[in-house]
Amino acid sequence: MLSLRENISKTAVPFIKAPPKPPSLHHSATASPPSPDPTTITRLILRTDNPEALTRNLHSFANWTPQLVHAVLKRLWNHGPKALQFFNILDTHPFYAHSATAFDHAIDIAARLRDYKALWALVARMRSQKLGPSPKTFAIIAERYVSSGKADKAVKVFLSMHEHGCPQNLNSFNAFLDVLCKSKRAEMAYKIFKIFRGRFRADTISYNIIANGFCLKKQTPKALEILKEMVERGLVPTLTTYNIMLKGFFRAGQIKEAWGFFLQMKRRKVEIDVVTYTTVVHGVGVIGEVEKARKVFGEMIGAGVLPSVATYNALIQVLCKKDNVGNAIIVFEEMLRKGYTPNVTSYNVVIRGLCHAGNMDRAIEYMDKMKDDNCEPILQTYNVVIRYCCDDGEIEKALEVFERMTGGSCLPNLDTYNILISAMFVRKRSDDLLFAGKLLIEMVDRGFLPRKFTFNRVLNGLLLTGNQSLAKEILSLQSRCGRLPRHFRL
DNA sequence: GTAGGGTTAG
Repeated sequence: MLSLRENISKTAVPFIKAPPKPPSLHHSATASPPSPDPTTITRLILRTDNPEALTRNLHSFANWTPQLVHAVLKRLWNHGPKALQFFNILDTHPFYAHSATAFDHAIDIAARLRDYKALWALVARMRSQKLGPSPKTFAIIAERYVSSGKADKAVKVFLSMHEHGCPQNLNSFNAFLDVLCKSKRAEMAYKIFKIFRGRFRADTISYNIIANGFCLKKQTPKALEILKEMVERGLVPTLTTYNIMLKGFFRAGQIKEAWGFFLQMKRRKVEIDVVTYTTVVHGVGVIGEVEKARKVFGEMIGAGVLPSVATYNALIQVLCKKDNVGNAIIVFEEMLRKGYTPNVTSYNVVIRGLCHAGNMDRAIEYMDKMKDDNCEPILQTYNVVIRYCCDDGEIEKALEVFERMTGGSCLPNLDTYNILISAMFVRKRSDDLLFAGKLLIEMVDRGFLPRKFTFNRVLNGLLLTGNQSLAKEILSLQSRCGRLPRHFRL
């Protein structure tokens, strides 16, 4: 009988061990029409290292649909190289042609891998097939440039949209401003806004986006200034405008202002809605005013505004953080009784609460229960549970949860790898460090770039435990990644 | 994917 550790090092790192024989998608002429599900296809792609074999296999399947392609790309989201390989193979399929959405996803993945050459090749190919690029495509590209610190490039790309055959209008202008604001570049967005607001005829939505951008940076006075300017230009604030400011005050810790603003909204007979109430329930709750949060929750029903799942989630989170998980679960159950269907966030909030209370086993129970409500654990779910297991020193339990992910429906991301690699240094066992090394190789293989710190830490660990050969492999990997400190020698 | 509420770390 293998120990769990041996078991894991054989199964959790499929790219290091010899891959198992791929299941075939071929069907004989007499068999019923093939209908492989996305998970089966994803596993096949992950296990087939030979590109020709994979191409043959994927081309032999004739029933591709945009939905199926989308589902597979989604599962391969955290394995960028494989996702692009899959996309390219299908792009040469004799009968199947990609949809615009598939191109957008492929472009997003290429951008995340910072493979800008591939990105622009995809844009050109998309255009040659008359599928775009659309404003949505450019929003994706701009967002990726901004989040990798190339905001100037994002601006250039936006300004050159029309050269790629994509119309520039108020919608795409607003979408672009929103990308900048969501990436905490409110000043830059405002500067560009001032230059082009005449040309694009900026509207209430443009102003709301900029005001929200400053609120995200906790600069509520600046946000109010923007809104004042909006009113002076004859545009009328909407309920969304008020909700943005309300949330902004809470976020900035200006509780008095927030509460005063809320009262004023009620007094002025603004038609406050479920978003307003959810903001207040969450806002007063997270500062520890649990009873006030409950009161507002009750008040909204009296005012004829029904709570949404998000409102319940806000209250549940508040109870987890500032009261206790038991009471949070009572509200969760009440939500069920009232006929609401909890969503992924509901579960994530409860699971996090249980983890925080040290109740790992119940947290994992809730993870299993998600299926009942037609949802599946997502990355955040896995990462929270794995992190808390590691913090509790329950390394084996963390690895068990990790192993579930490798099944194919939700691949680990950068955070997952960082959490696990750190955990491998808790016990300082030789096989733990070996596993850390294998995880490091796997994450690079999947398109994630580890920090220099991570490389050095794993290398030192391997050298101390005498794993020379793996250390050598990682060292050459590190130089290929451009993360090698000068004068570092084995 | 033209705007606002609910997840991750204090």
